[in-house]
Amino acid sequence: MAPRTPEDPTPAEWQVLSLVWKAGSLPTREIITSLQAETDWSTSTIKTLLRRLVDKGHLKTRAVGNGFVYSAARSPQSALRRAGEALLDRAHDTTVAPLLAHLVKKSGLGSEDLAELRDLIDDLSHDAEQEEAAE
Amino acid sequence: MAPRTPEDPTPAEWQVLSLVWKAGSLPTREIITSLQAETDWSTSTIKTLLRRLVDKGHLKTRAVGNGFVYSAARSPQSALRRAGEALLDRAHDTTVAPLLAHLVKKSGLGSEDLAELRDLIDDLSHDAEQEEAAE
DNA sequence: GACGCTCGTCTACAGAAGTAGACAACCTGC
DNA sequence: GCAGGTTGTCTACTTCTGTAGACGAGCGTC
Repeated sequence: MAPRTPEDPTPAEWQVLSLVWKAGSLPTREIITSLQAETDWSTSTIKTLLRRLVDKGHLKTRAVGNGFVYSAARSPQSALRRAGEALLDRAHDTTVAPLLAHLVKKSGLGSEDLAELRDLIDDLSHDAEQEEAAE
Repeated sequence: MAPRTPEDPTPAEWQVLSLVWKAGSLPTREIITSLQAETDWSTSTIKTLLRRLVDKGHLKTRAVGNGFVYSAARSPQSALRRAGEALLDRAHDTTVAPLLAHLVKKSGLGSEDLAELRDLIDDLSHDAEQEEAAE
């Protein structure tokens, strides 16, 4: 059970965070414009979320002109993994497999990524068979 | 982008919910005992969480004796999918693949489930290749 | 039929998250 | 150098979550 740290982004923060991740780095203005296209948050709200994300160490800023450019303070991977593990914790034996299947389907991975995933599964299958045989 | 409904369980609620899911159905007392083994919530707290889950439509009750037996009001799948899709939304092209790989690894699936997942991936690969060739 | 349990409901409150206004600092063009 | 716009900071309020006590209704038991 992954321990819940106070630094985990909240849902609203996630939305901001993933926008910045996807773009790599973005000035405040563009973050606000993009988010206002998909939410009805005010400018102030978005600025607050950005500040909180910086406080929590998810984003860092670089001063440019009279404003900031935001970018990830650390790799998205660890935050995503934590969130993913929380999700797995919530599922259980009979729901994990369909859940993963659903995610893989929805993920829209390209054939190259799919191939890698299959390789991984082959490895795991091998291990799993051995373990199951040993029981 | 999955719309955020007010009915999504909160983290604390998830913990209760998944316990009930895993067991199928449970009387209040057992829920309390189990949860108190893994958290330090008071009886009252757990009762509140249960009530909120019923209010939100995740759990339903059946009166037995002077108490309730709780069970899922709807299939766990849909809630899990929603949560999973929210997770995917947060990742992006370069992070989706490693995230899924991580989840598959962590999932501890048995060889049978893994085989099914591989079949699915084969199908998807096939489609993906066709699409990529068509571009 | 009174006593003590057990259980559900009601109420409460602190802290977190969501939301946003006010305002001062800073550029920038004239 | 000043007016107007842009940006960041501070403050604040509301709602949601986490957490839990108080209490009354039902039930078993002596």
